[in-house]
Amino acid sequence: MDYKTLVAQTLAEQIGDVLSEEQIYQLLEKPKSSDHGDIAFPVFSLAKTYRKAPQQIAADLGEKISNPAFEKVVVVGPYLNFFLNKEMVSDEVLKAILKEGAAYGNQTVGQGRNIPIDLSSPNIAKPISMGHLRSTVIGNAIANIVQKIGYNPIKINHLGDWGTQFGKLIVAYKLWGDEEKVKAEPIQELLRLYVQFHEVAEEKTELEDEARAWFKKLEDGDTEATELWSWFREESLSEFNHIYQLLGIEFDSYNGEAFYNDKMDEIIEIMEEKHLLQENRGAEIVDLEKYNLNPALIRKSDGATLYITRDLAAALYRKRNYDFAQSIYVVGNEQSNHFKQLKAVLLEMGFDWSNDMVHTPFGLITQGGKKLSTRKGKIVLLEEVLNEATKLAKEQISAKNPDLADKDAVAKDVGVGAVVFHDLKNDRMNNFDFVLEEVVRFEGETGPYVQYTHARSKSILRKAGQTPNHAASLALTDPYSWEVIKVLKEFPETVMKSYEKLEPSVIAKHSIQLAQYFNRFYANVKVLEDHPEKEGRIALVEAVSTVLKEDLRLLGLNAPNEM
RNA sequence: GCACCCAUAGCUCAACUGGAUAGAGUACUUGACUACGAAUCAAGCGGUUAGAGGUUCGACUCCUCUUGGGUGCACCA
Repeated sequence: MDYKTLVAQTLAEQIGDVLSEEQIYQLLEKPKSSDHGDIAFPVFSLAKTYRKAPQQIAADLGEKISNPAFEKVVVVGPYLNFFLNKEMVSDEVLKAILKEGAAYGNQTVGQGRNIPIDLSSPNIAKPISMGHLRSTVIGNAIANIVQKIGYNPIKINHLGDWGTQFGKLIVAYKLWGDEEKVKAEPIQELLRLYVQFHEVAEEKTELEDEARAWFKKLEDGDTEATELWSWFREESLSEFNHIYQLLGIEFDSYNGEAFYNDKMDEIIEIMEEKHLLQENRGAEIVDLEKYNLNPALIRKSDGATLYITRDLAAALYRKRNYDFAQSIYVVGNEQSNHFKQLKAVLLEMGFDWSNDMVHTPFGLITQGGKKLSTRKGKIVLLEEVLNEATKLAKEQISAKNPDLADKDAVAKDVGVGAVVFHDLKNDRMNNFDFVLEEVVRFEGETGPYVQYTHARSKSILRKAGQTPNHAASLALTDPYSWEVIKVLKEFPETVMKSYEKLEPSVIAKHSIQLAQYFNRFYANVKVLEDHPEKEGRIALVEAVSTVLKEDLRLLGLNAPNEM
């Protein structure tokens, strides 16, 4: 039962002549303080019609309303505060969660339609940095959320395995490279070559031209170039998989930029048919003046293609292959112009599904306030961060729970969980400065805090030695339970909200709030002692453990039973 | 110069999309383990929501301007 609807209905019986039920529903709000009840109706919008003071209107209205679902209705100034019937609501919410289990909050609005999600997308021959972590974990969480409401997510790792950078790498490798070194430590060595290239190219600018020439050879199928390319790619991928394993993330496709190499001719043909291409300084562009955007550079003066050309081919391929309801790109905010151009060009080409493409941007990770740059070798390696976090988690376990079985697995769940949760708990647009001690924190509003709370709930359930009786009354009346019940009840709408905003932090905030209220309950209510509401209390613990675990799962974190 | 993002407690962030006394965490001070797990809980401290106007019953939220920070701006991705 949706109590907000019930309140709207009840109010509509009284003031339906002025406001429709839907309008009333929109005005209803959740009070900031629970002293003000569970659902509030501010009456200001009635003041003009009734030509009375809001306070008076609220007072008159308050007298006329009564319903067994409301414990009481209290008038405070211009507000009508509804207090829900705790017994009724708690019994209902707990039974629903016990019955549905992890499926609690599932929706069917997606109707099984496809949503490809472009995420992670690291560049071959470069290490995965903290910057890629954002795209990876945000994209993964969005995939889980989208799935929860009934869509079919398709996680695409759009590898950066093509482009002028390979020309640079080939030039650098031929000048200074060593096969043995690359085999021993592929990413480190390739990165060293890449950085060295940029250092030397500062002086010897002709290297840039050489790099462009080599990329052109690669695009034209030159044997030597292709062999080096595929070797670099292979070595890099096996190292990436290491990290994805740590994060517990799998992809449905690794079709990167190279995959679209033979699919760009069609794009250019369509643009020629529509007379979209213009020549400018030897290059071919699409003018986007009417969108108030810079022109899109489709083909360079040497005939080689660019990023956007491949993205156009990829967009079309995804539409044909997946017939998507939406196509989501989890890519940094600094590329927002690129996606505006991409969508504009597709519109110009006559593809109205361009409007279903969504760029989901996120803020920048800096260090010491400065942007991290691969070219200058200034990066924070994700694997090192994850390993460090796991090490610290293990120390914590050894100190607090030395008898725990399977310490290494739990340390990984908790350490990696801390890093992932830290990345997801705030609005994705926020920038953050990387400080290791901040990222691997275990106390306060952190992943480990939520995991710990979950482990505590499991511990009670083990000691209770009984599963809640679904038939019994699960009514609870104390204020500590009530706060927990309300957050449990909000879970389905929280999932919807996080989808509408494509914002995993909404889920993260829910998990923190649930953990906080549960810990307060824990400190004040003894679940296992004899009490008329014991059955309901055990049910509440079970429901909390179910929903916390589901919150964490959506974010991509494991919830160990002990830690 | 043009475009986009951002500005809230010392620090990191919330605020139901225009509503009540702007809330959490952290740091600091203090209290609670013979107790269902102290990675916890409780209390205290901490605010001219960057600044100035405007819109209205009502603004952290919407509009304009100013200041300060970030990111882009065609042959990288």
